Amino acid sequence: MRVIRSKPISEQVNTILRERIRNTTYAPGRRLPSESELSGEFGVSRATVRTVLAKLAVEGLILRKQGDGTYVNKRLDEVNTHLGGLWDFVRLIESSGFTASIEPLAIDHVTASEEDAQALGINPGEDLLAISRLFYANEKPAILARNLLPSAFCTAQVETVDGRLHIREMLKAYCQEDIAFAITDIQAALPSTDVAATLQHPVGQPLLNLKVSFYNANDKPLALGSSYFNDSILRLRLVQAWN
Amino acid sequence: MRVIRSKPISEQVNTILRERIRNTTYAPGRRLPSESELSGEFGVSRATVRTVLAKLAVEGLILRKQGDGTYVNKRLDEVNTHLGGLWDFVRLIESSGFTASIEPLAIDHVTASEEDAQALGINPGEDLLAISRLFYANEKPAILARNLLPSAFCTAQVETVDGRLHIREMLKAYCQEDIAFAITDIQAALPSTDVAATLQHPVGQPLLNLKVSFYNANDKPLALGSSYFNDSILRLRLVQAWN
DNA sequence: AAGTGGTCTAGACCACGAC
DNA sequence: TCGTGGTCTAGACCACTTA
Repeated sequence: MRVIRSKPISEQVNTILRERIRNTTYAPGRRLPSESELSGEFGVSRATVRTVLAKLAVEGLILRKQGDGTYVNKRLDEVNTHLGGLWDFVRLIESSGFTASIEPLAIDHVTASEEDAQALGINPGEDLLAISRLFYANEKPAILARNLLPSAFCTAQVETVDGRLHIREMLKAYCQEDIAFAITDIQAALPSTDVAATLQHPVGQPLLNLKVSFYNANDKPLALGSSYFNDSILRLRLVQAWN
Repeated sequence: MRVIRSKPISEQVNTILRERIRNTTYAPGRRLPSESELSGEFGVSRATVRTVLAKLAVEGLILRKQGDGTYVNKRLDEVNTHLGGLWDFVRLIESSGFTASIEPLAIDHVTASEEDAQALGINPGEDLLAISRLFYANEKPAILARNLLPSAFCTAQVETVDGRLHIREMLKAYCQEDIAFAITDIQAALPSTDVAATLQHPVGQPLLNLKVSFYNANDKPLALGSSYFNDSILRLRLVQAWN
């Protein structure tokens, strides 16, 4: 028998407040209850409420005004993500008002190029798992993503890989690794004919290309990613807040 | 006579720790003193130390490991920015290892287009201040930036505008406005001949284009920005951390 | 077992904005 | 003046890693 540890209080409060903002219990532009009121309602200390509100604030969900109060950001509908959500393509597509679906294209074994090996801290020629997938927004191809991870990290067989999983979940499930941070290179690129065809995008029109490296808490590279955004369908609009 | 208010303790601690990481007092990969040791050294509570460390952690400067310790990220040299620093082009250029300089190109009055007016919440035809500048990395043109702000917001004369100021400082100094959050649209674009010429970039090669709207805490649009990155010189490489 | 970071509390005082 | 959020403290206990 296993006791289900209750999640941290702050996480529960976080979830509740997010939900209230999402479902307009706290409507855009409205003022939230004060910190004292919230701490009273949830029966937690004010400090706990504050750590939660701080998180919502950096994501731009709420705006805090000293001496006045806390307000829901009116412009959330204009945005699809904040930086923390950059790699959750499904949520990004849905936040843009579309229905998201994932088509796993291929899960292959490839040998590491000089460049990949360098980035992953392994030797050239080592075996990599290459996971390609296409994300649709309302049935239209929106994002083409390819992840590379060293097969040596995986403890599970390729056949069992669920091509719809988020890369974070894959690394967790198949490699027992947690992503601690990521470094992203954002570029403009003219698509190859392959990429253009897959995204149903004119060859001469540039695309947004995100190249990312994922690392664990020991600075060990876990995986690489390269994604192309069809920005005739999907814009990358992110919100950022200060203080 | 004016009393100089001492800055918040946490800000001072923040500055000190950043400096120690920057000058490798805490070298990449090294373990930092524990929270208790730091709180002892600075004579502050552990909670205060923790709020500072949390900020450094979200920027990816340090990695925290429960039950173990806090470590300096080894890969800081690969990065030029994190999300909070996205619009400080000077720092971005310097973090990339170049010497930065700013050339103010023009400060004009223009009339708001339908689109600009919409974005700024004003009427089409109203007067805007258009500030164009070119950021150099080692004498090479790297970023072309143009900001638009309604003249009506400004209390100072155009002639007195310092074209080298950060947009945040401009809004503060000339409009008494603070930026609370920003919404950014990241796109790939083929440069116009003008833009290409200014950045000494081939016309057929795509550029990264960042379109940003700045807002105050009342959701009022303060200014617009549009920047083109010459990514043959300057890459946009950002770090992002979770937890 | 010892030491680390993670969570949480109950309180204090300050800075600021609205009334 | 009052209520808000901003800063800070001193302490408790938990979860986790390492030895």
